[in-house]
Amino acid sequence: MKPAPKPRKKRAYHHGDLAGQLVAAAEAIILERGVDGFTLREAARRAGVSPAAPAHHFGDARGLLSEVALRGFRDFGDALEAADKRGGDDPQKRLHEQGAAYVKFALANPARFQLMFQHGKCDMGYKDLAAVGHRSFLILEGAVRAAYGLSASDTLTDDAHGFLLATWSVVHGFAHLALGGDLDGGSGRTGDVLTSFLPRMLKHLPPPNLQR
Amino acid sequence: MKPAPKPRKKRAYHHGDLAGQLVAAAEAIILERGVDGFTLREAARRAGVSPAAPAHHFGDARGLLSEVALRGFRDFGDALEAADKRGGDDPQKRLHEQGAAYVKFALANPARFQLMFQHGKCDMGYKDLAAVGHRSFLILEGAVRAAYGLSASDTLTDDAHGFLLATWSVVHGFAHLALGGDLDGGSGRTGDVLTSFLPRMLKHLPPPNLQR
DNA sequence: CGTATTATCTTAACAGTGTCCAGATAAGTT
DNA sequence: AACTTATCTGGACACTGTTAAGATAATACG
Repeated sequence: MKPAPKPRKKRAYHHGDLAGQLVAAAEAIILERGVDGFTLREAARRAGVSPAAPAHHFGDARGLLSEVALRGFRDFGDALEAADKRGGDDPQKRLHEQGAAYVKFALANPARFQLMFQHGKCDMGYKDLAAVGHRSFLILEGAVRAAYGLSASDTLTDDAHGFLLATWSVVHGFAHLALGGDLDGGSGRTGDVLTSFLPRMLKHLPPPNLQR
Repeated sequence: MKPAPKPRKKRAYHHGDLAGQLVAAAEAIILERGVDGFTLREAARRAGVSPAAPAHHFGDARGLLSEVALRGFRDFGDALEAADKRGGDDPQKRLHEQGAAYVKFALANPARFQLMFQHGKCDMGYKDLAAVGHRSFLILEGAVRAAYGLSASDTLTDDAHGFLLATWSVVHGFAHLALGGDLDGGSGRTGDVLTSFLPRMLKHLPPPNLQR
């Protein structure tokens, strides 16, 4: 998009690294005040610039949030990939590790996670946001393929696809409910979500129907 | 709070039924522009009153949205209850019907569903919003108890609790992902979410571990 | 019936927001 | 040194939620 005559260092103009500091400020704000509590002016304020300055780097308020989401998806994908490797060559273990990592990421990065999966706040057309988001999905799909003995080029069977959907849904739903605080209030139970509820739930991950 | 000398008809003052029309307007707005696109002034505009008028009925913008969420949870609970009854005395069928109804409600009422489960937009202390929301959970819990042969007074076993969490998570996660449009883009597949993906996913509802 | 009270709504205002515009400034390029 | 481009400021506009003070209409009460 930008002409960018030569790909030199993109920083150290007037401010130093405004883009970077704006992203950091935005992440801090959504963590403190929630995704809805974010304002572009506050981010500019924290970076020590005028309200119009961010426009030159991210164009829009949605642009800045999209950048935050993009970085979030990068870390998210990395976490899933690490968990997948941790599972070795046991497909069930790979899925289990990924599921745990999925939820743990959400609880460790509540604001970013909500931003990433709360559509309307960020623009999926921003840079390669869609692609980076898709990457996370592919990691999960890889483990499902392994569970069903399918190669990367095989088309998913309907059953494998249903299993993929269910597995994704259960970890995503659990993460979403945990972040909303719906889990504690739901049953009369008390207990830490991560150490108590999560392993208990993971025992009920949907099983693949391998008999066919 | 209000003295309310006699519980007569509460409507037909100046406007007729402002409270009702404001709720209707709010529901229309979040449907058209998303939950974040809602503004109190726009709701007032559609109801034909000044921006300050809603304050007397709902106090706050969050108050109006809370009322919308409240009504949403009522309908949601009704839908789950009807599905539960449709399952007869077969616990598995009750769960299956509830799961389908859960997702169908979300897809049929996208804006309301997002509002209901997107915390921060509405105040859980509003009227009996928390209680009405809790009711939906209890309906699901009832079917789980039946699946495990537990009476209403029995405490849930850890396994039953895990199963409850997983079942709730999978339908909730599926609904959330479907609303975000993440499902179609996810795999390379095309197909209607409701008629194709949903039944396929429901075959992989987590199974209760009844051997014990 | 007439008056007082209460509920309802309006007008006006304030602080805060996103975004655009015309400039100013500094860095890089030629 | 002159020019171009990237970066940022200051000011402005339309919009937002919320509040305060006042107007109006429905009800309650004598």
